Amino acid sequence: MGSGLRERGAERAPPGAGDSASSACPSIAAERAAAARGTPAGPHVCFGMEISSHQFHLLEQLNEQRRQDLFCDCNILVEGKVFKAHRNVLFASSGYFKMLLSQSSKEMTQPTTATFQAFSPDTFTVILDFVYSGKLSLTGQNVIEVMSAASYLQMTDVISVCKTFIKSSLDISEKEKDRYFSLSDKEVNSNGGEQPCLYSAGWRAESSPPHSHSNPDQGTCMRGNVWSNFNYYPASQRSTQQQPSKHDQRQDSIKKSRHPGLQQPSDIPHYKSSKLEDRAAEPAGHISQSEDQVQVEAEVESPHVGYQYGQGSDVISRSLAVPQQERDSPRPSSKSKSPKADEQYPSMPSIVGVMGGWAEDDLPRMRFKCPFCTHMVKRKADLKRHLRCHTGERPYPCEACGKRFSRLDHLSSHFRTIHQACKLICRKCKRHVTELTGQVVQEGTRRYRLCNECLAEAGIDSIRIDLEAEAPLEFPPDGDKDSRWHYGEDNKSDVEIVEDGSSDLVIQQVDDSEDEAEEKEVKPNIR
DNA sequence: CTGGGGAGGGGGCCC
DNA sequence: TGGGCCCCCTCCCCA
Repeated sequence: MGSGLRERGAERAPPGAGDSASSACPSIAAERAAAARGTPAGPHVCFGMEISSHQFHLLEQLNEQRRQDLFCDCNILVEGKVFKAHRNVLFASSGYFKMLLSQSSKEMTQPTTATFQAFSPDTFTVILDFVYSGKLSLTGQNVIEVMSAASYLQMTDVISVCKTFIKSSLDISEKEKDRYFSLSDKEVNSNGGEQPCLYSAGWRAESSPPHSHSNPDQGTCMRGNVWSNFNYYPASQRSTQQQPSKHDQRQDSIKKSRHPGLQQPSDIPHYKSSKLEDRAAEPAGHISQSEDQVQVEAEVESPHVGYQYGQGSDVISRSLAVPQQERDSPRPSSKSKSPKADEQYPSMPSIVGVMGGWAEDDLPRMRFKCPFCTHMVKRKADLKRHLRCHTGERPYPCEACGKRFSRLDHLSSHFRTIHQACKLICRKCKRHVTELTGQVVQEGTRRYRLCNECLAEAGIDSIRIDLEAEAPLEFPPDGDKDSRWHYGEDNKSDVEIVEDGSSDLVIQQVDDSEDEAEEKEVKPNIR
Protein backbone atom coordinates (compact mmCIF):
# COMPACT_ATOMS: atom_id res chain seq x y z
CA MET A 1 0.00 0.00 0.00
CA GLY A 2 2.67 2.38 1.05
CA SER A 3 4.75 1.93 -2.02
CA GLY A 4 1.83 2.37 -4.31
CA LEU A 5 0.73 5.57 -2.72
CA ARG A 6 4.27 6.69 -2.61
CA GLU A 7 4.67 6.18 -6.28
CA ARG A 8 1.56 8.10 -6.96
CA GLY A 9 2.84 10.84 -4.78
CA ALA A 10 6.10 10.86 -6.62
CA GLU A 11 4.31 11.14 -9.92
CA ARG A 12 2.52 14.18 -8.78
CA ALA A 13 5.60 15.72 -7.41
CA PRO A 14 6.49 18.87 -9.23
CA PRO A 15 9.89 19.03 -10.80
CA GLY A 16 12.49 20.04 -8.35
CA ALA A 17 10.43 19.05 -5.40
CA GLY A 18 12.99 16.46 -4.57
CA ASP A 19 13.12 12.75 -4.53
CA SER A 20 11.08 11.21 -1.84
CA ALA A 21 13.62 8.59 -1.12
CA SER A 22 16.74 10.55 -1.23
CA SER A 23 16.23 14.15 -0.48
CA ALA A 24 15.83 15.11 3.07
CA CYS A 25 16.86 18.67 2.54
CA PRO A 26 15.10 21.06 0.21
CA SER A 27 18.24 22.64 -1.06
CA ILE A 28 19.65 19.26 -1.74
CA ALA A 29 16.51 18.38 -3.59
CA ALA A 30 16.87 21.45 -5.74
CA GLU A 31 20.45 20.61 -6.52
CA ARG A 32 19.53 17.09 -7.41
CA ALA A 33 16.73 18.19 -9.62
CA ALA A 34 19.10 20.52 -11.35
CA ALA A 35 21.61 17.78 -11.71
CA ALA A 36 18.97 15.57 -13.24
CA ARG A 37 18.31 18.25 -15.81
CA GLY A 38 21.97 18.35 -16.55
CA THR A 39 22.36 21.84 -15.30
CA PRO A 40 24.04 23.18 -12.26
CA ALA A 41 21.84 23.86 -9.32
CA GLY A 42 20.13 27.10 -8.62
CA PRO A 43 22.15 30.24 -9.16
CA HIS A 44 24.47 28.57 -11.64
CA VAL A 45 21.85 28.43 -14.26
CA CYS A 46 21.51 31.93 -15.57
CA PHE A 47 24.48 33.98 -14.64
CA GLY A 48 27.19 31.50 -14.01
CA MET A 49 27.77 32.97 -10.62
CA GLU A 50 27.09 31.43 -7.33
CA ILE A 51 25.87 33.05 -4.18
CA SER A 52 26.90 30.30 -1.94
CA SER A 53 25.01 31.49 1.05
CA HIS A 54 21.68 31.79 -0.70
CA GLN A 55 20.43 28.32 -0.01
CA PHE A 56 21.58 28.48 3.52
CA HIS A 57 19.86 31.78 4.09
CA LEU A 58 16.76 30.55 2.39
CA LEU A 59 16.61 27.61 4.71
CA GLU A 60 17.40 29.83 7.62
CA GLN A 61 14.52 32.09 6.67
CA LEU A 62 12.16 29.18 6.37
CA ASN A 63 13.28 27.98 9.75
CA GLU A 64 12.72 31.42 11.17
CA GLN A 65 9.26 31.50 9.65
CA ARG A 66 8.54 28.18 11.21
CA ARG A 67 9.64 29.43 14.62
CA GLN A 68 7.44 32.46 14.30
CA ASP A 69 4.60 30.43 12.89
CA LEU A 70 4.60 32.46 9.71
CA PHE A 71 2.95 30.93 6.66
CA CYS A 72 2.87 27.54 8.32
CA ASP A 73 0.23 25.54 6.56
CA CYS A 74 0.80 22.18 8.10
CA ASN A 75 0.24 20.99 11.65
CA ILE A 76 1.91 17.83 12.81
CA LEU A 77 0.54 16.32 15.95
CA VAL A 78 2.96 14.04 17.73
CA GLU A 79 1.69 12.52 20.93
CA GLY A 80 -0.29 15.61 21.68
CA LYS A 81 2.39 18.11 20.81
CA VAL A 82 1.74 20.28 17.80
CA PHE A 83 4.49 21.15 15.36
CA LYS A 84 3.99 23.83 12.76
CA ALA A 85 5.68 23.56 9.42
CA HIS A 86 5.45 24.41 5.76
CA ARG A 87 3.94 21.82 3.57
CA ASN A 88 6.27 22.52 0.68
CA VAL A 89 9.27 21.96 2.90
CA LEU A 90 7.82 18.77 4.26
CA PHE A 91 6.86 17.69 0.80
CA ALA A 92 10.40 18.11 -0.42
CA SER A 93 11.94 16.43 2.57
CA SER A 94 9.97 13.33 3.25
CA GLY A 95 8.54 10.65 1.07
CA TYR A 96 5.82 10.14 3.62
CA PHE A 97 4.76 13.78 3.55
CA LYS A 98 5.08 13.83 -0.18
CA MET A 99 2.55 11.07 -0.37
CA LEU A 100 0.36 12.61 2.29
CA LEU A 101 0.42 16.12 0.94
CA SER A 102 0.01 15.16 -2.66
CA GLN A 103 -3.18 13.42 -1.67
CA SER A 104 -4.46 16.38 0.25
CA SER A 105 -3.17 18.97 -2.15
CA LYS A 106 -6.64 19.73 -3.39
CA GLU A 107 -7.63 21.31 -0.14
CA MET A 108 -4.88 23.84 -0.23
CA THR A 109 -6.90 26.38 1.62
CA GLN A 110 -7.09 24.34 4.78
CA PRO A 111 -4.03 23.66 6.86
CA THR A 112 -3.04 20.05 6.72
CA THR A 113 -2.83 18.13 9.94
CA ALA A 114 -0.88 14.93 10.40
CA THR A 115 -0.87 12.87 13.54
CA PHE A 116 1.84 10.49 14.62
CA GLN A 117 2.01 8.03 17.47
CA ALA A 118 4.92 6.09 16.19
CA PHE A 119 7.58 8.32 17.66
CA SER A 120 8.02 10.87 20.37
CA PRO A 121 7.87 14.65 20.06
CA ASP A 122 11.54 14.81 20.90
CA THR A 123 12.34 12.57 18.02
CA PHE A 124 10.24 14.57 15.66
CA THR A 125 11.94 17.71 16.88
CA VAL A 126 15.24 16.25 15.76
CA ILE A 127 13.76 15.33 12.40
CA LEU A 128 12.11 18.69 11.88
CA ASP A 129 15.21 20.56 12.92
CA PHE A 130 17.09 18.61 10.36
CA VAL A 131 14.56 19.40 7.67
CA TYR A 132 14.87 23.08 8.36
CA SER A 133 18.56 23.28 9.07
CA GLY A 134 20.32 20.33 7.53
CA LYS A 135 21.67 19.45 10.94
CA LEU A 136 20.84 16.17 12.54
CA SER A 137 21.35 16.03 16.27
CA LEU A 138 22.01 12.41 16.98
CA THR A 139 22.88 10.89 20.29
CA GLY A 140 23.38 7.35 21.35
CA GLN A 141 20.06 7.56 23.06
CA ASN A 142 17.96 8.89 20.25
CA VAL A 143 19.59 7.39 17.19
CA ILE A 144 17.42 4.30 17.08
CA GLU A 145 14.21 6.22 17.46
CA VAL A 146 15.30 8.85 14.98
CA MET A 147 16.13 6.14 12.51
CA SER A 148 12.81 4.51 13.07
CA ALA A 149 11.02 7.81 12.60
CA ALA A 150 13.03 8.56 9.50
CA SER A 151 12.10 5.16 8.20
CA TYR A 152 8.49 5.94 8.86
CA LEU A 153 8.78 9.27 7.16
CA GLN A 154 10.80 7.84 4.29
CA MET A 155 13.76 10.09 4.80
CA THR A 156 16.48 7.93 3.44
CA ASP A 157 19.35 10.23 4.06
CA VAL A 158 18.49 10.44 7.71
CA ILE A 159 18.31 6.68 7.89
CA SER A 160 21.69 6.45 6.29
CA VAL A 161 23.21 8.88 8.70
CA CYS A 162 21.71 7.05 11.64
CA LYS A 163 23.11 3.82 10.37
CA THR A 164 26.48 5.33 9.91
CA PHE A 165 26.28 6.83 13.35
CA ILE A 166 25.58 3.45 14.86
CA LYS A 167 28.19 1.81 12.78
CA SER A 168 30.79 4.35 13.63
CA SER A 169 30.18 3.70 17.26
CA LEU A 170 31.49 0.23 16.95
CA ASP A 171 34.73 -0.96 18.21
CA ILE A 172 36.69 -0.95 15.03
CA SER A 173 40.35 -0.63 15.50
CA GLU A 174 42.61 1.75 13.76
CA LYS A 175 44.41 -1.23 12.42
CA GLU A 176 41.30 -2.51 10.81
CA LYS A 177 40.67 0.84 9.31
CA ASP A 178 44.12 1.03 7.89
CA ARG A 179 43.61 -2.35 6.39
CA TYR A 180 40.64 -1.03 4.53
CA PHE A 181 42.73 1.68 3.07
CA SER A 182 45.67 -0.40 2.15
CA LEU A 183 43.37 -2.94 0.64
CA SER A 184 41.64 -0.26 -1.27
CA ASP A 185 44.85 1.20 -2.53
CA LYS A 186 46.13 -2.15 -3.49
CA GLU A 187 43.05 -3.02 -5.40
CA VAL A 188 43.00 0.22 -7.20
CA ASN A 189 46.60 -0.11 -8.11
CA SER A 190 46.63 -3.70 -9.09
CA ASN A 191 43.29 -3.96 -10.71
CA GLY A 192 43.04 -0.66 -12.30
CA GLY A 193 39.93 0.25 -10.51
CA GLU A 194 38.47 -3.17 -10.28
CA GLN A 195 37.22 -3.52 -6.80
CA PRO A 196 33.93 -4.65 -5.54
CA CYS A 197 34.31 -2.83 -2.26
CA LEU A 198 33.66 0.82 -2.02
CA TYR A 199 36.35 1.55 0.44
CA SER A 200 37.80 4.88 -0.20
CA ALA A 201 35.50 6.27 -2.78
CA GLY A 202 32.95 8.61 -1.48
CA TRP A 203 33.17 11.49 0.84
CA ARG A 204 36.76 11.15 1.59
CA ALA A 205 37.65 11.75 -1.99
CA GLU A 206 35.39 14.68 -2.15
CA SER A 207 37.41 17.80 -2.23
CA SER A 208 34.71 20.09 -1.12
CA PRO A 209 31.14 19.57 -0.24
CA PRO A 210 28.82 20.65 -2.96
CA HIS A 211 26.54 22.13 -0.43
CA SER A 212 26.44 25.79 -0.83
CA HIS A 213 24.75 26.35 2.45
CA SER A 214 27.86 25.51 4.28
CA ASN A 215 27.41 26.25 7.85
CA PRO A 216 30.01 28.10 9.81
CA ASP A 217 29.63 25.75 12.68
CA GLN A 218 29.60 22.76 10.49
CA GLY A 219 31.13 19.76 12.05
CA THR A 220 30.31 18.07 15.21
CA CYS A 221 30.60 19.11 18.74
CA MET A 222 30.66 16.47 21.32
CA ARG A 223 29.22 17.78 24.48
CA GLY A 224 29.23 15.16 27.07
CA ASN A 225 27.42 12.28 25.60
CA VAL A 226 25.54 14.29 23.12
CA TRP A 227 26.50 14.62 19.55
CA SER A 228 25.22 17.78 18.20
CA ASN A 229 25.30 19.00 14.68
CA PHE A 230 25.80 15.62 13.23
CA ASN A 231 25.97 17.04 9.78
CA TYR A 232 26.45 15.14 6.64
CA TYR A 233 26.27 15.33 2.93
CA PRO A 234 23.68 13.26 1.20
CA ALA A 235 24.83 10.19 -0.59
CA SER A 236 23.89 11.46 -3.97
CA GLN A 237 26.36 14.25 -3.63
CA ARG A 238 29.26 12.09 -2.90
CA SER A 239 31.60 11.18 -5.64
CA THR A 240 30.60 8.25 -7.72
CA GLN A 241 32.11 4.91 -7.08
CA GLN A 242 34.59 3.29 -9.29
CA GLN A 243 33.29 1.26 -12.11
CA PRO A 244 33.46 -2.38 -11.36
CA SER A 245 34.92 -4.77 -13.82
CA LYS A 246 32.87 -7.24 -15.75
CA HIS A 247 33.45 -9.89 -13.26
CA ASP A 248 32.65 -7.69 -10.38
CA GLN A 249 29.63 -6.40 -12.07
CA ARG A 250 28.47 -9.92 -12.26
CA GLN A 251 29.14 -10.35 -8.62
CA ASP A 252 27.60 -7.04 -7.86
CA SER A 253 24.48 -7.98 -9.64
CA ILE A 254 24.25 -10.93 -7.38
CA LYS A 255 24.99 -8.86 -4.39
CA LYS A 256 22.57 -6.21 -5.28
CA SER A 257 19.83 -8.61 -5.95
CA ARG A 258 20.40 -10.22 -2.70
CA HIS A 259 21.62 -7.28 -0.75
CA PRO A 260 20.49 -3.92 -1.87
CA GLY A 261 23.80 -2.34 -1.24
CA LEU A 262 27.21 -3.36 -2.18
CA GLN A 263 28.55 -4.42 1.13
CA GLN A 264 25.58 -6.43 2.12
CA PRO A 265 23.58 -3.59 2.98
CA SER A 266 20.58 -5.54 3.25
CA ASP A 267 22.12 -5.92 6.47
CA ILE A 268 20.74 -2.61 6.85
CA PRO A 269 20.85 -2.88 10.51
CA HIS A 270 17.52 -1.33 10.98
CA TYR A 271 15.71 -3.64 8.70
CA LYS A 272 17.70 -6.68 9.20
CA SER A 273 16.97 -6.85 12.81
CA SER A 274 13.35 -6.66 12.03
CA LYS A 275 12.60 -10.16 13.04
CA LEU A 276 13.64 -9.35 16.51
CA GLU A 277 12.92 -5.75 16.78
CA ASP A 278 9.77 -4.25 17.92
CA ARG A 279 8.57 -2.82 14.70
CA ALA A 280 5.34 -1.42 15.93
CA ALA A 281 6.49 2.00 14.99
CA GLU A 282 6.84 1.15 11.37
CA PRO A 283 3.97 1.40 8.99
CA ALA A 284 3.17 -1.75 7.16
CA GLY A 285 4.69 -2.07 3.77
CA HIS A 286 6.61 1.11 3.74
CA ILE A 287 9.87 -0.64 3.77
CA SER A 288 10.14 -1.19 0.10
CA GLN A 289 13.26 0.57 -0.88
CA SER A 290 13.60 2.70 -3.88
CA GLU A 291 16.53 2.66 -6.19
CA ASP A 292 17.79 5.77 -4.56
CA GLN A 293 17.64 4.25 -1.22
CA VAL A 294 19.55 1.31 -2.42
CA GLN A 295 22.14 3.59 -3.79
CA VAL A 296 22.35 5.53 -0.61
CA GLU A 297 22.78 2.43 1.40
CA ALA A 298 25.34 1.04 -0.92
CA GLU A 299 27.42 4.06 -0.35
CA VAL A 300 26.79 4.35 3.29
CA GLU A 301 27.88 0.82 3.77
CA SER A 302 31.27 1.72 2.53
CA PRO A 303 33.39 1.03 5.51
CA HIS A 304 35.25 4.27 5.40
CA VAL A 305 32.40 6.53 5.06
CA GLY A 306 32.24 8.84 7.95
CA TYR A 307 34.92 7.12 9.84
CA GLN A 308 37.31 9.50 11.41
CA TYR A 309 38.55 8.07 14.57
CA GLY A 310 40.41 9.80 17.24
CA GLN A 311 40.78 9.90 20.89
CA GLY A 312 39.52 12.37 23.36
CA SER A 313 38.60 15.56 21.70
CA ASP A 314 39.66 14.21 18.37
CA VAL A 315 36.56 12.17 18.33
CA ILE A 316 34.87 15.19 16.95
CA SER A 317 36.13 14.39 13.55
CA ARG A 318 34.43 11.07 13.54
CA SER A 319 31.29 12.47 12.11
CA LEU A 320 30.29 12.52 8.53
CA ALA A 321 30.89 16.19 8.28
CA VAL A 322 34.54 15.71 8.54
CA PRO A 323 36.42 18.95 8.24
CA GLN A 324 38.26 19.20 5.03
CA GLN A 325 41.69 19.06 6.51
CA GLU A 326 40.68 15.99 8.38
CA ARG A 327 39.45 14.26 5.31
CA ASP A 328 42.51 15.03 3.33
CA SER A 329 45.01 14.31 5.99
CA PRO A 330 46.60 10.90 6.17
CA ARG A 331 45.06 8.30 8.37
CA PRO A 332 46.42 7.93 11.83
CA SER A 333 48.95 5.27 12.48
CA SER A 334 47.60 1.79 12.37
CA LYS A 335 49.69 0.87 15.33
CA SER A 336 47.70 2.89 17.76
CA LYS A 337 44.92 0.65 18.78
CA SER A 338 41.67 2.46 19.18
CA PRO A 339 39.95 2.29 22.49
CA LYS A 340 36.98 0.09 23.00
CA ALA A 341 33.69 1.32 21.78
CA ASP A 342 32.38 1.67 25.31
CA GLU A 343 35.17 4.00 26.16
CA GLN A 344 35.22 5.92 22.98
CA TYR A 345 31.54 6.28 22.44
CA PRO A 346 29.97 6.37 25.82
CA SER A 347 26.70 7.44 24.35
CA MET A 348 26.13 4.11 22.69
CA PRO A 349 23.79 1.74 24.44
CA SER A 350 25.81 -0.38 26.76
CA ILE A 351 25.74 -4.11 27.08
CA VAL A 352 23.65 -4.91 30.05
CA GLY A 353 23.56 -8.17 31.90
CA VAL A 354 20.09 -9.08 33.04
CA MET A 355 18.53 -11.89 34.95
CA GLY A 356 17.11 -14.15 32.34
CA GLY A 357 15.41 -16.99 34.07
CA TRP A 358 16.83 -19.65 36.31
CA ALA A 359 19.58 -22.11 35.83
CA GLU A 360 19.27 -25.75 36.73
CA ASP A 361 20.82 -25.19 40.10
CA ASP A 362 18.12 -22.70 40.95
CA LEU A 363 20.53 -19.85 40.67
CA PRO A 364 19.50 -16.88 38.64
CA ARG A 365 21.00 -17.07 35.21
CA MET A 366 22.74 -14.04 33.84
CA ARG A 367 21.94 -13.21 30.28
CA PHE A 368 22.85 -10.34 28.05
CA LYS A 369 20.28 -8.32 26.30
CA CYS A 370 20.81 -6.66 22.98
CA PRO A 371 20.31 -2.91 23.34
CA PHE A 372 18.81 -2.73 19.87
CA CYS A 373 16.35 -5.58 19.97
CA THR A 374 14.81 -8.09 22.29
CA HIS A 375 17.39 -10.75 21.69
CA MET A 376 19.15 -12.18 24.70
CA VAL A 377 22.21 -14.35 24.81
CA LYS A 378 24.04 -16.18 27.48
CA ARG A 379 27.45 -14.84 26.72
CA LYS A 380 28.74 -11.36 26.24
CA ALA A 381 30.83 -12.52 23.32
CA ASP A 382 27.74 -13.81 21.61
CA LEU A 383 26.07 -10.49 22.11
CA LYS A 384 29.04 -8.72 20.67
CA ARG A 385 28.76 -10.94 17.65
CA HIS A 386 25.05 -10.40 17.47
CA LEU A 387 25.46 -6.63 17.56
CA ARG A 388 27.17 -6.76 14.22
CA CYS A 389 23.93 -7.72 12.60
CA HIS A 390 22.52 -4.42 13.82
CA THR A 391 25.45 -2.28 12.95
CA GLY A 392 26.37 -3.86 9.68
CA GLU A 393 29.98 -4.06 10.66
CA ARG A 394 31.86 -6.43 8.39
CA PRO A 395 35.42 -6.60 9.54
CA TYR A 396 36.41 -9.69 7.60
CA PRO A 397 37.00 -9.09 3.92
CA CYS A 398 37.67 -11.85 1.47
CA GLU A 399 40.93 -11.01 -0.14
CA ALA A 400 40.03 -12.95 -3.21
CA CYS A 401 36.77 -11.32 -4.11
CA GLY A 402 36.47 -8.43 -1.72
CA LYS A 403 33.24 -9.57 -0.21
CA ARG A 404 33.04 -8.73 3.43
CA PHE A 405 31.70 -10.79 6.27
CA SER A 406 30.63 -10.07 9.75
CA ARG A 407 32.14 -13.26 11.06
CA LEU A 408 35.40 -14.98 10.52
CA ASP A 409 33.85 -18.41 10.31
CA HIS A 410 31.55 -17.22 7.59
CA LEU A 411 34.51 -15.83 5.76
CA SER A 412 36.35 -19.09 6.13
CA SER A 413 33.38 -21.00 4.91
CA HIS A 414 32.98 -18.68 1.98
CA PHE A 415 36.64 -18.97 1.08
CA ARG A 416 36.65 -22.72 1.21
CA THR A 417 33.52 -23.00 -0.81
CA ILE A 418 34.06 -20.33 -3.39
CA HIS A 419 37.77 -19.98 -3.78
CA GLN A 420 39.22 -23.31 -2.78
CA ALA A 421 36.87 -25.78 -4.37
CA CYS A 422 36.96 -27.93 -1.29
CA LYS A 423 33.92 -29.92 -2.17
CA LEU A 424 34.92 -33.10 -3.93
CA ILE A 425 31.82 -32.96 -6.04
CA CYS A 426 31.46 -32.24 -9.71
CA ARG A 427 29.59 -29.03 -9.93
CA LYS A 428 27.79 -30.11 -13.03
CA CYS A 429 26.80 -33.71 -12.53
CA LYS A 430 27.13 -33.69 -8.74
CA ARG A 431 29.15 -36.86 -8.76
CA HIS A 432 31.97 -37.41 -6.33
CA VAL A 433 35.31 -36.70 -7.92
CA THR A 434 38.86 -37.57 -7.00
CA GLU A 435 42.16 -36.30 -8.22
CA LEU A 436 41.94 -38.82 -11.02
CA THR A 437 38.37 -38.26 -12.06
CA GLY A 438 38.06 -34.54 -11.72
CA GLN A 439 39.77 -31.21 -11.93
CA VAL A 440 39.51 -27.82 -10.40
CA VAL A 441 38.14 -25.18 -12.66
CA GLN A 442 38.87 -21.62 -11.94
CA GLU A 443 36.49 -19.00 -13.13
CA GLY A 444 37.64 -15.61 -12.08
CA THR A 445 38.24 -15.98 -8.38
CA ARG A 446 35.83 -18.83 -8.08
CA ARG A 447 37.00 -22.37 -8.09
CA TYR A 448 34.99 -25.50 -8.39
CA ARG A 449 35.43 -29.02 -9.50
CA LEU A 450 34.28 -30.77 -12.61
CA CYS A 451 34.63 -34.41 -13.43
CA ASN A 452 36.58 -35.29 -16.52
CA GLU A 453 33.43 -36.18 -18.40
CA CYS A 454 31.84 -32.84 -17.73
CA LEU A 455 35.09 -31.14 -18.61
CA ALA A 456 35.23 -32.94 -21.92
CA GLU A 457 31.59 -32.16 -22.49
CA ALA A 458 32.28 -28.53 -21.92
CA GLY A 459 35.14 -28.75 -24.37
CA ILE A 460 37.70 -27.69 -21.86
CA ASP A 461 41.16 -29.09 -22.08
CA SER A 462 42.86 -29.84 -18.86
CA ILE A 463 46.40 -29.07 -18.03
CA ARG A 464 48.63 -30.18 -15.28
CA ILE A 465 49.55 -27.28 -13.10
CA ASP A 466 52.42 -27.13 -10.78
CA LEU A 467 51.19 -27.73 -7.31
CA GLU A 468 52.87 -24.67 -6.07
CA ALA A 469 50.66 -22.82 -8.40
CA GLU A 470 47.74 -24.71 -7.04
CA ALA A 471 47.48 -22.38 -4.13
CA PRO A 472 47.09 -18.92 -5.53
CA LEU A 473 44.71 -18.12 -2.77
CA GLU A 474 46.25 -18.06 0.60
CA PHE A 475 44.91 -17.34 3.96
CA PRO A 476 46.72 -14.74 5.89
CA PRO A 477 49.32 -15.90 8.27
CA ASP A 478 48.76 -15.79 11.89
CA GLY A 479 45.23 -15.40 12.80
CA ASP A 480 45.30 -11.72 12.56
CA LYS A 481 42.05 -10.76 11.04
CA ASP A 482 43.73 -7.69 9.76
CA SER A 483 46.15 -9.65 7.76
CA ARG A 484 45.34 -10.12 4.20
CA TRP A 485 45.06 -13.00 1.93
CA HIS A 486 47.40 -12.81 -0.91
CA TYR A 487 45.72 -13.57 -4.07
CA GLY A 488 48.43 -15.26 -6.02
CA GLU A 489 50.82 -12.45 -5.58
CA ASP A 490 53.80 -14.62 -4.98
CA ASN A 491 52.84 -17.41 -7.25
CA LYS A 492 51.45 -15.50 -10.09
CA SER A 493 54.49 -15.77 -12.23
CA ASP A 494 54.69 -19.49 -11.77
CA VAL A 495 51.14 -20.29 -12.58
CA GLU A 496 50.49 -21.71 -15.93
CA ILE A 497 47.00 -20.67 -16.53
CA VAL A 498 45.00 -21.98 -19.37
CA GLU A 499 42.13 -19.77 -20.12
CA ASP A 500 39.20 -21.00 -21.98
CA GLY A 501 38.60 -18.28 -24.44
CA SER A 502 34.90 -18.66 -24.44
CA SER A 503 34.20 -18.73 -20.81
CA ASP A 504 37.10 -17.27 -18.93
CA LEU A 505 37.84 -20.58 -17.36
CA VAL A 506 41.11 -21.74 -15.98
CA ILE A 507 41.68 -25.41 -15.42
CA GLN A 508 43.89 -26.81 -12.76
CA GLN A 509 44.63 -30.43 -12.18
CA VAL A 510 43.01 -31.81 -9.10
CA ASP A 511 45.16 -33.50 -6.62
CA ASP A 512 43.12 -34.17 -3.58
CA SER A 513 45.96 -35.28 -1.47
CA GLU A 514 47.83 -32.15 -2.18
CA ASP A 515 44.73 -30.17 -1.96
CA GLU A 516 43.99 -31.50 1.43
CA ALA A 517 47.54 -30.90 2.41
CA GLU A 518 47.08 -27.41 1.24
CA GLU A 519 44.00 -27.15 3.30
CA LYS A 520 45.80 -28.37 6.34
CA GLU A 521 48.49 -25.95 5.65
CA VAL A 522 46.04 -23.21 5.19
CA LYS A 523 43.79 -23.91 8.05
CA PRO A 524 46.09 -22.94 10.87
CA ASN A 525 46.50 -19.66 9.18
CA ILE A 526 42.88 -18.85 9.37
CA ARG A 527 43.00 -18.07 12.98
C1' DC B 1 5.16 -21.47 -11.31
C1' DT B 2 7.73 -24.52 -8.49
C1' DG B 3 11.16 -27.28 -6.29
C1' DG B 4 16.08 -28.10 -5.52
C1' DG B 5 20.49 -26.49 -4.56
C1' DG B 6 23.97 -22.99 -3.44
C1' DA B 7 25.36 -19.29 -0.68
C1' DG B 8 24.98 -16.24 3.02
C1' DG B 9 23.77 -15.16 7.67
C1' DG B 10 22.41 -15.82 12.58
C1' DG B 11 22.33 -18.49 16.98
C1' DG B 12 24.03 -22.06 20.19
C1' DC B 13 27.73 -23.99 22.04
C1' DC B 14 32.25 -26.37 22.53
C1' DC B 15 37.22 -25.79 22.84
C1' DT C 1 37.30 -14.29 25.17
C1' DG C 2 37.79 -15.54 20.53
C1' DG C 3 37.75 -19.12 17.08
C1' DG C 4 35.38 -22.47 15.01
C1' DC C 5 31.83 -25.89 14.15
C1' DC C 6 27.12 -27.22 13.58
C1' DC C 7 22.48 -26.34 12.66
C1' DC C 8 18.86 -23.85 10.83
C1' DC C 9 16.71 -20.36 8.08
C1' DT C 10 16.26 -17.26 4.17
C1' DC C 11 17.17 -15.64 -0.27
C1' DC C 12 18.28 -16.25 -4.91
C1' DC C 13 19.18 -18.71 -9.13
C1' DC C 14 18.13 -22.15 -12.27
C1' DA C 15 16.15 -26.11 -14.44
